[in-house]
Amino acid sequence: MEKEINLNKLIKIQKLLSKKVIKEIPNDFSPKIITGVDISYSKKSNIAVVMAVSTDISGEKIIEKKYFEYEAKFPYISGFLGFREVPYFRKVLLSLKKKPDLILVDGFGILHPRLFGSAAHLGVIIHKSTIGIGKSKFVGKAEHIPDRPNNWAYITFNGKILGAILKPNTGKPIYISVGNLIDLETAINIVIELIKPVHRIPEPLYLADKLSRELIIKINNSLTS
DNA sequence: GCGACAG
DNA sequence: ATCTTGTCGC
Repeated sequence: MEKEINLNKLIKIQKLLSKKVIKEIPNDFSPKIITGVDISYSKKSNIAVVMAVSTDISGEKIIEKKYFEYEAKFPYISGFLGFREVPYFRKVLLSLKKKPDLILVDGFGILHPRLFGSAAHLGVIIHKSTIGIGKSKFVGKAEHIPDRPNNWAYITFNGKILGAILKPNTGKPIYISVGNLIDLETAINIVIELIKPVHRIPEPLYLADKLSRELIIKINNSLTS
């Protein structure tokens, strides 16, 4: 018998936990280790690979990486991505030998219908600084569309500034929002610093995305042939 | 009622 | 997100 998902219950949880988001940096904030987390999925087998890659503040030096495979249980439902991915982000982050000072998440922070995207969800659950990086439009309205590399504009949702749209060096814009324990200005500055000239997203996330995808391809190949 | 809808 | 070839654009 299939397990029922009660969205009303999950909405209550999101609204409750969203009140715990802290939109400022801690007093001793001085990030040295930045970790990107991402998950790739195999459609055929329902297998997923969660990857964490830590770099220095420049994004140029890889400090550590960890990953594991698992079977995805919770489905993708728009607006509820945190319930699908956060438990595995938490687990892979715990396996890191050197603890992250700041975590970049593939998904939104508080720029979310209930102010609780997956990056906010992760940050509140593990009490760490997180930034959400979205790669396509979700909610809110941009004051304008930035057209030059590293130009950005605020995004407003329900009358509040909740994020920013940034034009990277290459490709379509990305969307930045606070996850937890950081302010938007600091988040934007760090993201710009971490985007390498040839890539669209911050380097730790780019690496986590690429490495997890490579593992999924291997899994699919060994499953087909 | 209609359109939009992270990964 | 994944699947999937050739093809269009900078």
